[in-house]
Amino acid sequence: MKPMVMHPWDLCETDAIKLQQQLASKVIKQDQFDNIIHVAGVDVAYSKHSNTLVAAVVVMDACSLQVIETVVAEDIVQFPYIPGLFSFRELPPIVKAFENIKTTPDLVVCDGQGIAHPRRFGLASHLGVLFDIPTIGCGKTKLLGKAEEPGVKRGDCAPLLDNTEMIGNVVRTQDHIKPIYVSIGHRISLLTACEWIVKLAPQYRLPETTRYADQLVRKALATYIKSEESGEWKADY
DNA sequence: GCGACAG
DNA sequence: ATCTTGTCGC
Repeated sequence: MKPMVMHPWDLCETDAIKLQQQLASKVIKQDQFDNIIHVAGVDVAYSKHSNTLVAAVVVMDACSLQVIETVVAEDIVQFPYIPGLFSFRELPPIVKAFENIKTTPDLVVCDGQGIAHPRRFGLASHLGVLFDIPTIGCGKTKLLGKAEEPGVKRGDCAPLLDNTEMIGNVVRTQDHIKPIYVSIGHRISLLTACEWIVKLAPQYRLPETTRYADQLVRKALATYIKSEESGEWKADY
């Protein structure tokens, strides 16, 4: 699939912030989709030795959760890690991977915040707007906001507040396990986003830190191998 | 001023 | 992220 919106990535910090402010107005915070048949998980791993980022996208059937397709892409690191500008570091390889997807997902779970962000434009929202696809922001720690501790049962949640504005939910995906920070990415409501996360989480026996997308990516990387000749990632089967 | 700060 | 100390909260 191809991005609906294109913009340069080699921006200075100031321009990157300006771009976020412009694109943030495009984020749709309500459910805008038909049947969700295919769900995708996406995450990025950092290769210290080669100074590259490896992105993996796993597309699966939303009902059976059977993996339908996995795509992996690698890119040289070209943006430092700056809180609030995370997407400029991790999206390039993710976009590259999405361009090679054959099965367009109806919903994408991202390892990173959505609108729970200083300018309401975290990685999940950024990805959602670029491809105009429903996305959910999903982080193991918060970037912004305050919240009470949610109940100890799976599905319990507490509002994440930036002053008086609700920007997400702290969601318990497993009994007594550390909760995760869920926020709107694009074209989905917070309520629906949390329902999907709670529904999907148990299927992957999330680790205590609960990185949903990360689980999917580890699965993807396990079946992929980097070709010595082409330098591209290919399925190991 | 000091601390906090997705991965 | 990754590494690592200490055991705790404003």
